[in-house]
Amino acid sequence: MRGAGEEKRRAGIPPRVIAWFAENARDLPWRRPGFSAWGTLVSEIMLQQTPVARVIPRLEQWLARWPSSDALAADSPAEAVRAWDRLGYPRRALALHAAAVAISERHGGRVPDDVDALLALPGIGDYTARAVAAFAYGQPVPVVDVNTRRVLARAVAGQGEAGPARTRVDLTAMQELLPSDPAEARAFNAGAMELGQTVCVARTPRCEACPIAELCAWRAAGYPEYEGPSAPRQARFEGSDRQVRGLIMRELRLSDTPVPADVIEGLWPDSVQRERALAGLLADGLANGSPEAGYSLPGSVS
DNA sequence: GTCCGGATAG
DNA sequence: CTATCCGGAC
Repeated sequence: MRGAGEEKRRAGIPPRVIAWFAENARDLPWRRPGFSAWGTLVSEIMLQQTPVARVIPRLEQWLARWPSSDALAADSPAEAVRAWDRLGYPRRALALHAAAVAISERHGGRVPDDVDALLALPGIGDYTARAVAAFAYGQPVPVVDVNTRRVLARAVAGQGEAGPARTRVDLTAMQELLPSDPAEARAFNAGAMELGQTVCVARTPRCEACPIAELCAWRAAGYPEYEGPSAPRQARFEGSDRQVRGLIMRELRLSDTPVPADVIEGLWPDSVQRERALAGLLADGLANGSPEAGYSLPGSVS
């Protein structure tokens, strides 16, 4: 059972985060007034597994070339993957192109404002669907990324880490704090993420700069060591299949004609790992071809 | 070397 | 629920 003091403490969190965000929000492209829903969708997909600083230049190039979903849908998946360049996880580029096609075909070229319609698009999951609904359309739906999860784990649950993601639990926790007013809900969604990115960071949180330090359950408990299950650790990149995939993709992006099999062979000495990576790219639809014909990006003209 | 970041297939 | 999927900054 929750005490009255506990309720009061929790109720203080959103207004303080909102006030802090009003003063401390970074000036980012997707926060510009009039930024399009399409731009929001593109930026959120780019931000899925890529830090802000690396996204910004690529986003601006992307939107200059494809200012609408119709524009992207009219171009080839190969060009989308090429323009993605080295942002990483190129399946996102393929999914974004497929989402643009779906938006054109099913939604008349307008990015949908409904969470379920957004979730039905390729490459859009729980985070991105709610981020677009909240930030592009002002809907008061909870948006939870890894930073928000850490803020809630500390301030509300009194734990030092968030542990493995539990989507339903996380969304419920955010929903319970979310103001009903759409403008406040938007600011709290964005502010909680920003707080987690810039102040309530994983390793060395700057509690002296935190607007909710006096309300934080973790701080009140004396910063207890986290006991629960940890989020899984990312495997090494060097020598990984991901590195080999990246090398092959780089070769395909740079070539206007099919890349011969012997060129692929020269990219990585371990044939078992190389073939596994290539098979994975073919299965993902990021590459087309055969040992005889060579390999190309999907939907290439050549 | 370590850190950062959500979607999806099985 | 778990494994897979990138690459640049520090």
